[in-house]
Amino acid sequence: MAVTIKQIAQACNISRGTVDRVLNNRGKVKPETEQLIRETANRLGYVPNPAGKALAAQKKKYVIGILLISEGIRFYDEVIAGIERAEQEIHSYGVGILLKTMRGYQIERQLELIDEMKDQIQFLILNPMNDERIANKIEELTEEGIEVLTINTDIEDSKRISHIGCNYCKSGETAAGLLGLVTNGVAKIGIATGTPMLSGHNQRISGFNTICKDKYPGMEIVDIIETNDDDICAYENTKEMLCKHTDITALYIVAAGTVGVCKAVKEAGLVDKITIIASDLIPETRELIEEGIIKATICQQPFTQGYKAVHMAFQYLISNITPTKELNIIKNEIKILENMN
Amino acid sequence: MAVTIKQIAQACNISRGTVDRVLNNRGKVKPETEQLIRETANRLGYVPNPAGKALAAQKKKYVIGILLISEGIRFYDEVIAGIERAEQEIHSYGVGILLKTMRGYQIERQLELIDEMKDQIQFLILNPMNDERIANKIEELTEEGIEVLTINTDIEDSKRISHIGCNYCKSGETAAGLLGLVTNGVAKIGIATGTPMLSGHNQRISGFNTICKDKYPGMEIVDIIETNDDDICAYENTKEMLCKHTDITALYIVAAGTVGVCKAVKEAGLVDKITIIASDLIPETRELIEEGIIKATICQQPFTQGYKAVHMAFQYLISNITPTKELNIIKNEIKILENMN
DNA sequence: TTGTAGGCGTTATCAT
DNA sequence: ATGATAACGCCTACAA
Repeated sequence: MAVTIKQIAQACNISRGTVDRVLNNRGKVKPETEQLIRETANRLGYVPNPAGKALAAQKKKYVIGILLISEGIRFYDEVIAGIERAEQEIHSYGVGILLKTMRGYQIERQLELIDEMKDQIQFLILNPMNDERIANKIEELTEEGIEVLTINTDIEDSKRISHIGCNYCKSGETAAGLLGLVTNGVAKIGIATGTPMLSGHNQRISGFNTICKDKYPGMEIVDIIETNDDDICAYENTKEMLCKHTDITALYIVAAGTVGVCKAVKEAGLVDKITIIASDLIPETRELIEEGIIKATICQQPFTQGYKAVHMAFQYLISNITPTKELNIIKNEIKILENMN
Repeated sequence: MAVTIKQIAQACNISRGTVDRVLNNRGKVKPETEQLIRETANRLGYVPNPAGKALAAQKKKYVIGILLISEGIRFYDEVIAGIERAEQEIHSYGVGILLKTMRGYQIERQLELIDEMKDQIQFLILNPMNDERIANKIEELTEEGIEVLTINTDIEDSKRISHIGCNYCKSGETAAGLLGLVTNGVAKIGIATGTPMLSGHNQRISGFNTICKDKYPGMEIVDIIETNDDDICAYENTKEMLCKHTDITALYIVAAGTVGVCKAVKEAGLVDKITIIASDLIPETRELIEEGIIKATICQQPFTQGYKAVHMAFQYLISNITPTKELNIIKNEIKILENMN
């Protein structure tokens, strides 16, 4: 049987209340008592019992705050689905969710929304912009006892307790590796990225480029355009690129704008001549794969990202299990028509 | 706040004990009282609180039994890793694991092992042989209140509460779809299956064949050999096949024996001429992918199978959440060198 | 600074 | 057949 607070209390000849005060850092304990208690707790190998904790938490509900830059981005639909599924599971343990979303990349807005939720939550799952002010805010929250878990995008040098998301560099490497297999290592490639301002997009291109250089010297990147994650912009720029580089035989779509890119390819009558590899899987991408226009897409398990993030926050709050970084790197999945679902 | 047993008791003007007896089918309740309680429970939307349940369960520990036909099969290492990870998470809720493994496919042995664990467990995760006697045993357990969840292999017409595993047919389809992309739909294919006695192997071939026929008429299956999941046997038979069919340009390895198949290809000096697609990812397969001999492998997330199975059993025991079939079909993953990690 | 006591929701036991 | 009560482990008032 696992060690309980009661047993520690008995072993120290002291009351349960005091043990609780020490173990939960509530202060108001004599230093020597504190030390005694900590020692015996360690010695006996005390691990808090989540069931007991959850039961007691029913009165003062725990709330996990979540802030996503998701509005207008279809990719996040699945992330949110994962969050909702996890919410169902933890609901009956007296742990709730407070989800806020925002549109676009304004630092001020993100700071504002964090402050709005701050005093209602015990944990924050944050899809952060990579900015020092955000990093500072994370530190501030941490000091107030609210741990922060970054999701999808990370700020490496911040005080966040952990990060959950894919390895964008490997995502690009996977795209290139697959394209190498499909084209037998020979291709003139156009890349459609979202924006150079998002490091995830850049990392994908960088990984893609590495594999081209090192493994498939016959694969050459002839042009890179930006879509600004927008289909109209993607369409215009792809069209122009295809005019300028009539030798293109493959396209790598790094971010959103997939529909626009494919529209340009269709109009140019190049569907059969160009191998298209995309990123992520929204319903539109699914259709394009079914039509045979896109051959494959590299996904980052958005549902799992949302589910696991909430699950980890729950574990932290209820079981005092601190997330280990290594387990949270979501694998990049290759999806083709046959294994889409 | 959620509805509790106490509230139902108050609403019915009756004691908590009686409500518990009804809700947990312990008998010894007057029919009319029972009906009253059931009605109000439904009316109020009673959902048992897992934290309370878990806490009360600490006295009489729950045990989840697991029986795998895993000895000598490397694939199951990852399944067991997933089981162990889930075990850690549920350990502190007072739920334990009893894992037994066996080697080879003797029905009698499986029945024997089930009987051995029967009276120590409240739930069974079973990797079953597809036999009527096993199906009968599952029914027997179910009637005694021990629910059974099949893992990796299913017995469709049995009383198991649910199944977790991949869709083997789609696994084969995915292999064919990928091979179609890589070979541009033109290939003479040799298939190395394990044994026609395992339906999973047959389903993979069937799915593979479907895609060849329907989507890539230029892909022709020229021969099928058996490996008996054994590398030596695989080597011999592959060697013979490659002699007999010198026009082979691709191999699909359906089951174990991967190392043997590849050895034969290497010795025949055909590494550069034959595109090999395998199934599952054991360390040896990983090495062969790193060497560039195998181009891709179709995986079925063994870790997730183990983890989820235990998680579902736990949910069932503690939260009364009955697993829904749909959520448990593990997706087939395409792994190439770049996304293996 | 420390101790006590009651309650979170469920289950088991003992008495009625 | 039913009721009352005491656990399970933790937290939080309030009392000392």
